[in-house]
Amino acid sequence: MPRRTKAEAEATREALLDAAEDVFLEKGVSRTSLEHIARHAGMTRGAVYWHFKNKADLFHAMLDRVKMPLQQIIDDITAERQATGPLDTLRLATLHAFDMLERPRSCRVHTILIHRCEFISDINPVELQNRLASDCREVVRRCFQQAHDEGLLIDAIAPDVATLMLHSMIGGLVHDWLRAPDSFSLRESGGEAIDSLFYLITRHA
Amino acid sequence: MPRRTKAEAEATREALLDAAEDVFLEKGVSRTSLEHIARHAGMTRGAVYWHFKNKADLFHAMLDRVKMPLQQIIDDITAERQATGPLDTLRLATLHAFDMLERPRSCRVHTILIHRCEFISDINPVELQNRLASDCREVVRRCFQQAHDEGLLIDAIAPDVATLMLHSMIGGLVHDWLRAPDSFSLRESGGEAIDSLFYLITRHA
DNA sequence: ACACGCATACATACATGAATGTAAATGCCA
DNA sequence: TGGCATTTACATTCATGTATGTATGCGTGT
Repeated sequence: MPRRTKAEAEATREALLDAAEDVFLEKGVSRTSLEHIARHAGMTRGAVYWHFKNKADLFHAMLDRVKMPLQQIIDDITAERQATGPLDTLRLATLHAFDMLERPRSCRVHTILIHRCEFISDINPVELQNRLASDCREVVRRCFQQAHDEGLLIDAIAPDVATLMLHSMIGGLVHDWLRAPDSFSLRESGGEAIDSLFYLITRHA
Repeated sequence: MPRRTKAEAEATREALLDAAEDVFLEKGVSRTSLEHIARHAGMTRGAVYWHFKNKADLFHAMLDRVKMPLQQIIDDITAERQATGPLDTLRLATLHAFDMLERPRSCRVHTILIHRCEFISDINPVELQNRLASDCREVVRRCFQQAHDEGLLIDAIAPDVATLMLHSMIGGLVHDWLRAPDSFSLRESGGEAIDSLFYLITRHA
């Protein structure tokens, strides 16, 4: 069954990535061979090696399908003018990110990144997580700095401390939830914790 | 060279576990073979298979050396009467746990558990993490419930929400710190965030 | 419009290396 | 001297990368 049309080739590539998500999630990255992935997609290893250089290349291609740009979310919410200020923008952005995380593919891939892989040759999940984390932290820091400059934060909490508090709370919620996604709703329960934190650190008239 | 005295045999066992910590931390669990561990300890695989059933058995033995019983910490602090009440007890217990986590062996092993292994045959880090997490959460929940009963929590925060907030913040701090232990001090910076949270949710006269 | 040729999209086969578990061999302490 | 701690040797399994086979879609020339 050789050469298909270009569209069909792209479809098999996607199918291979879909299969990778399934098998990685079930067996862990290091335990799954490219043979497993290929068979799960109804293909052979030849197809995998055609579309991807090796396992690491396939892994990164899988990650690329769920990139979520946080600054973009912030900008969107700012543009939509739903929020009452930088603190509310940050709060809504967090909830929106939770929403996105609960989408099946995003949930699967992040679970794989955080709980189903350890670093091999060219896959370094800790480094990848660090990059995601510091990206997130910088966005949060900028928002809190702005909020502080506008006098929206209570005096007892410096913007850096607020940053650490929110960032660690987000990280903890996401980790907890990804370990057991069915035990609670990230958006509901997590959102409640986030809302409470913002309530506590916001200056009220 | 064969048979040593009983004490020497025990020493080799510990040396093997020490070696396991080093190599697991450096290369990840699935990438390290029992041969690597044995050689790093100046032994051969035979020694490993004598003291441990297989890799999973060795892994769990490694974990057993750093068990920290949270309820025990709570009880100790309560007995020492340093704290002003359940909230302060919980706060001090958290800081004490941070202290223990910063000890080299504890840091190494927890890093391995969280960032250096994915599940293989009989090693299920996610399940192990879940057990640690729910253990921690229950301890926190009991403390907050007691604090609430004694009217120490502010009205805006229900004990369950406080539990989720503190627990996720602890989890997030620990994860962040374990990913990059040299970037900040868990006890210092993390402690500041924890202190701030307790300040915010405590009812003040 | 049609045949030709090449690049494409896979499948198959093979060589290599590495890790595991176990069985047998070996020396030392008690 | 016998059982304990450890090494050595061996058989098996399994994943990887590469090399090769192969049929087909697609552009090109006339």
